[in-house]
Amino acid sequence: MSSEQLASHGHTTAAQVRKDLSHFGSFGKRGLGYSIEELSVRLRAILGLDRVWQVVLVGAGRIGSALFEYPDFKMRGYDCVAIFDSDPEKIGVQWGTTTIHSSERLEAVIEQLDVDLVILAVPASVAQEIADRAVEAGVRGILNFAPVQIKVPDSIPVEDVNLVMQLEALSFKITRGGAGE
Amino acid sequence: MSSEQLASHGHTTAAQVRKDLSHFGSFGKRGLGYSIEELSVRLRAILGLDRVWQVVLVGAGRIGSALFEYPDFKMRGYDCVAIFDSDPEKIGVQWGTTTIHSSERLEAVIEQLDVDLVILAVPASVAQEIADRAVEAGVRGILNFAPVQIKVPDSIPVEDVNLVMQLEALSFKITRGGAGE
DNA sequence: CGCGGCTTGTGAAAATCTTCGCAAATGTAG
DNA sequence: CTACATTTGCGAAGATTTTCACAAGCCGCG
Repeated sequence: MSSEQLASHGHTTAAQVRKDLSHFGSFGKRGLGYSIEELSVRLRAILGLDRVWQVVLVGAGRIGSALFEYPDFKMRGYDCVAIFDSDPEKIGVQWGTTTIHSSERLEAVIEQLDVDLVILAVPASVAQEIADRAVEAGVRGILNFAPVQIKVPDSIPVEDVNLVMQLEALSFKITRGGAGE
Repeated sequence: MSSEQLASHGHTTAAQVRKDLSHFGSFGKRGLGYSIEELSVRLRAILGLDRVWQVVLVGAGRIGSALFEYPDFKMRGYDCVAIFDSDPEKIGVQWGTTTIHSSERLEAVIEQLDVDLVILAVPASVAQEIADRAVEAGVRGILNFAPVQIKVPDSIPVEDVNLVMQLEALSFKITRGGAGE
């Protein structure tokens, strides 16, 4: 497949595809293009997707539940090894084969299972505290659903999921007049 | 509040804040900084957040449910005026004061209520079809949770929510070594 | 093997974004 | 009213990203 074809699938140009890929090495064959199979394998390795990541979910509310059920996670190599919640009603409940633990045990589990990522699906008011404890316990990245800007050391990447902001981005694009992006 | 202070809240610099704001006009007072109150009002107007947006939710599964319950939506001016699902079991069920309709009625409702935005919380396999119908019916923007790249006219903005990709971004940042961003 | 149609990889040019630096405002204190 | 300590708005300089353009490599064919 040529860079031209690849570009048409993403939202970009042939030159951009080639530049981006050349950043990590030389994957194509001149006159032929790129082998999807080889690209897939090499990019997976570069992106760190060629292994299983240990994830814990904090917050067993609606968002947590929706996430946990989302089949793509397991399929893409994200293994949810534990769930935490502070509600005594929920503690001990099983979701599939995973049991909901008390938030108090967060540090212990992160350390014991060498957890990589925390998914924060808790109210804004406790997000920072949980984040601090998770980082302290050695977690290496955070996916944050709470609508607050959490502060962590620079060495710990955080990805924010902010649905209101995405709706607002839509509103702006519409207001500004037409054009998508 | 000075641009310096504003910058420290976001993830940016004083110069950047001033440039960005100057793009839309001249909001500050020299020697004093910016009035939070005035900034808030003026930016809301620019972003199109000073009105209520009519939203419909398509897909009453777990994600749809989590979204619908999310209190911030209503508070931020996004009014979910209808829910659709193709599952006959769900049709007619009430969520709060909103009833779940058959997907067949999508076009009728969009046209009748002059709906602005569609939230697509359906399986990937039907996302494109629903999007096409919504656009045809006159919707003006799409928030897409389905893990596919949907194609719409350039004049219709689409925001994708792709949680797997955000997890993968985290994985990459960790793999690449340390630094957040 | 040599030729011709393709496509990559990559410097160099063009465009865009960010930072710098400072004149012009603004308020305060004396 | 004047001197002074601030802070904006903005042109210009610097940095980064994107696009262009083309030599070099690859394949198939005769």
